[in-house]
Amino acid sequence: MADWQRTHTCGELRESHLGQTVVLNGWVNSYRAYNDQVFLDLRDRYGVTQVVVEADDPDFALAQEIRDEFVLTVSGVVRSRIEGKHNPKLTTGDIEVKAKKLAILNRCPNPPFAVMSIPQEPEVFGETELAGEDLRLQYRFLDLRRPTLQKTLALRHRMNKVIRDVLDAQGFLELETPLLGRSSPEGARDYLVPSRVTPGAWYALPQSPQLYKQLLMVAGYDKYFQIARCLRDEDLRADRQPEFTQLDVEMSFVEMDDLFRLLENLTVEVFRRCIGVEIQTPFPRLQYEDVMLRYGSDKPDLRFGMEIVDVTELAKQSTFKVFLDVVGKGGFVRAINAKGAADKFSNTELKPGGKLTEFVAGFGAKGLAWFKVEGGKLTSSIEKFFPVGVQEQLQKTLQAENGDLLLFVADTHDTVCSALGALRLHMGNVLKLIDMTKKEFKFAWVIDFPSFIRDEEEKRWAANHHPFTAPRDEDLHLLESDPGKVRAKAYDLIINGYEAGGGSIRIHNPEVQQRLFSVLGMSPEQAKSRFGFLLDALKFGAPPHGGIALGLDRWAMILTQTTNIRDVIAFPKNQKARDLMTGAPSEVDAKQLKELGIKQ
RNA sequence: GGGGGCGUAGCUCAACUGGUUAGAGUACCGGACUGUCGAUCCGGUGGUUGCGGGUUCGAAUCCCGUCGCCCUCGCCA
Repeated sequence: MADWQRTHTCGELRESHLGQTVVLNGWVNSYRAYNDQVFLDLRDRYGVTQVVVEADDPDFALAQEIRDEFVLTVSGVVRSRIEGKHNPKLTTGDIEVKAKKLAILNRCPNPPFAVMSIPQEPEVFGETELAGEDLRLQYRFLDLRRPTLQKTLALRHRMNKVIRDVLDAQGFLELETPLLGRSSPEGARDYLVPSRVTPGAWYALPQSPQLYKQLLMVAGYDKYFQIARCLRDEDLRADRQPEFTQLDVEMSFVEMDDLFRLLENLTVEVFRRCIGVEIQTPFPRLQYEDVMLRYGSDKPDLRFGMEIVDVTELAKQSTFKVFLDVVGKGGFVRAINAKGAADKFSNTELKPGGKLTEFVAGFGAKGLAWFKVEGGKLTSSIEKFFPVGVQEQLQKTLQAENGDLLLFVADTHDTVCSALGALRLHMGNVLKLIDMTKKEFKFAWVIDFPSFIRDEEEKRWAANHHPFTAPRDEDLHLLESDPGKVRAKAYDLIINGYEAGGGSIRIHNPEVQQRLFSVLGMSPEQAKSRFGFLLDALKFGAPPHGGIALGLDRWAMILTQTTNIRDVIAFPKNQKARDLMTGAPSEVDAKQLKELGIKQ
């Protein structure tokens, strides 16, 4: 062991170590220099320990040179802090290390932003005045020194460990599948990789290991999982990165209930062992159609109510032309009751061109009707179009009380859902209906998704989940006659408004698979050329099977209660899918392109 | 591709309605200081107000263009 190597971490020394000679390695979190002594807070990922260098210490002169983020080795004796000078903000705050020997292992220029500043809780020096995100991404190696990010990455490690432990104990095999695969035109845009040895041909990076895991089922690996990187060349969001990590699970000889049980137990273990939260199972199972009506979303945040209420029948009894026109065209009028919000919004904000109207316009709604409840009555610029009896019925249906704000959208089913669904979340935010200081988690399974959605642009049916999802047995006969009515054996796991996972029971019968391809407008020849290997495999004795994939980055967000996926990934990409640290994606040499047979 | 927000010192921000030499905290540099722990005190360096153009006696501020970042719609089987 070299003489500078640590004997302890910066988080472990206590009064039980008093008198011991120790060596610490770490970064300078902060320093306080006096004429005759220097205090150094030395930081590593285990904590912070105060080091004192005094005038009679041999390296006192050197200590004067020390600045933030220098890497040091300190050899010294653990001693108690003097009476009344203990620091309760640090878990090591009862002791300090009196330096005997000190060396600078590496210097650091004045950092572009402060890694640390203010102590907020024991051991963790929290950040205030956090630097701009692009700067932090550019110097990610500095940003990653922050305790918050170090804790988050440690939590991801623990999450992966729990997953492996739980699944291993139940006989699952962790198997790897290729990164270089075949492009399939269905689904998200592929990241493509050119083949050098076959000029003009391309691999695709996996959007998920979907087909491989099904082939593993055919091959008899009846309990499979993989913590797999997936890549999709689509636009980014606060909860979407171009490469992300899924827990991919597949089982043979199972039905939906078996997977629900497995995943519920896994979720219990993850929440218990990662953040110490006990959760209740089984999770509620909600039908797709029902959640769309009640929450306007297939991934509702169930931490608050404010459910959407259909008032189409009442709207018919009004003389309000906007409502009547919509209803006449087969549309719907639905509303939410923002409890107590009447005085939070001025009529200016509510009227056409106002903030709230603009908000719903962003989701396709042509307008926003509203009533405030005052003195037991509805008031609005449109109240005259609503007979007293109808107003009373509206109040009753929406359980309206004084001070409430009722918000209505009239449009097609899809538009009402997305506009009111978004408005519900927005109002929930404004009214602070979610207490982020509480560790509150609401889980649910969403089931009975339609197998197909209509692609109006292309005038064809598209797979809602993916084309290998089994339809419900009782809906199979509708496959050709009424595809829109076919429900799938598909399910999403939702947590606090996030789609935390999704899966399905797969088709294991080649004839059914062929029928499904043909609903999607794929001829037998096309199906054979794209997915021939899967159809073949299904013919060769495929077991009934199904699985699920969990978005582990989102799980990390949920567990750490952050809203930005970049905060739970070590080296994330920005919204333009660029890595600000490495500069990827970058141009490449003409020579590289030439080898690949690619023309500029 | 559309909508919204932001861009001022190394960093975090301020600068009223267009009006004096663009300020503060912090970091950095120098000095003082024996118990600090967001040390304190004194002094100092530091600015293409993202970039380009325009309006004006005068622009950080208004207008046009452009670049970058964030949120979002479309997209994400």
